[in-house]
Amino acid sequence: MDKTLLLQSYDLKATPQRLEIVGALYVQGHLNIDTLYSELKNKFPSISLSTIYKNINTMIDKGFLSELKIPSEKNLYELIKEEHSHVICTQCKKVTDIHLNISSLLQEARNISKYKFQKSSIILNGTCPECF
Amino acid sequence: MDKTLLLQSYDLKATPQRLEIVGALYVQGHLNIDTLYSELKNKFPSISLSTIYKNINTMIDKGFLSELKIPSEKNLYELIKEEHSHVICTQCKKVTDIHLNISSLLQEARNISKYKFQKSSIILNGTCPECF
DNA sequence: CTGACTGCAAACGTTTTGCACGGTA
DNA sequence: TACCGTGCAAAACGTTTGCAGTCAG
Repeated sequence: MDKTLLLQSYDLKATPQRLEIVGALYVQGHLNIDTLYSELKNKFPSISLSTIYKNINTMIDKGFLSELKIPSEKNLYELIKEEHSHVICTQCKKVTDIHLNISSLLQEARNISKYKFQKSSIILNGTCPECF
Repeated sequence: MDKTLLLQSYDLKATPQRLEIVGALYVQGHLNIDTLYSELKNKFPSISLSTIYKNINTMIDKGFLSELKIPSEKNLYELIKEEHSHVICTQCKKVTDIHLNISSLLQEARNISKYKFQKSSIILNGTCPECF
């Protein structure tokens, strides 16, 4: 993935801090502010939390980052790729992407509610194989 | 619904404030803190926000209230009844309950992930018939 | 070279806490 | 009556803002 190109394609300057944010999210999938902050601290000891917040917000505004709100957990941030759902282990709190076919679910919801659906946020809570 | 009995069955004293909180949630479905606060202000002009927070938290701990986190909206609170999903209108922000059959979705998720699922949180975003 | 970005400090809004008083069981 | 719950004020927390200096394009 060309991080510089990604940023520039959204009219954002490819600063070292932003490259690192995008890189961390690309490699690790979902990160909360604190984790992101400590990751970045390693490379830029003088980075400030507000830089991270500002960048996350602009990336969300630009439309290539999304915020994931999880009941009783801190918000996570992830680069937007294809639509997908999330599973969370109740024990170890690990968050994983899962690609579910939700077309029949949406169909059913459309029949019942008469809404026109644009987006869905599906989070499944369970116990992962390692935590059984 | 006997609000006093509900509270007592969870070892909580049936104070007027709590009865009103439960009543408001029972009638209105989902409420955020601010709405709850202004509702209660009518009946108890001297009620404090912290009373509401404390009560909501204890009710969540006791297990008969749940917190609904919606992307870019304030958290909503609802009494726990049968498992259900939520649809939110992108335009008017109205939140409605919907009962979807998610057994095949869970089945699929179980096959893919090997998780044992206990809970699901499904939020569908769309446009409601009135907002077309 | 210039506008966009960073880092600091301060401000802000929301939620939690400590404590004295009051009310439920 | 004993303890739990309330309301107030203050503290804590997460996030945003303003600003001066810096850097990418």
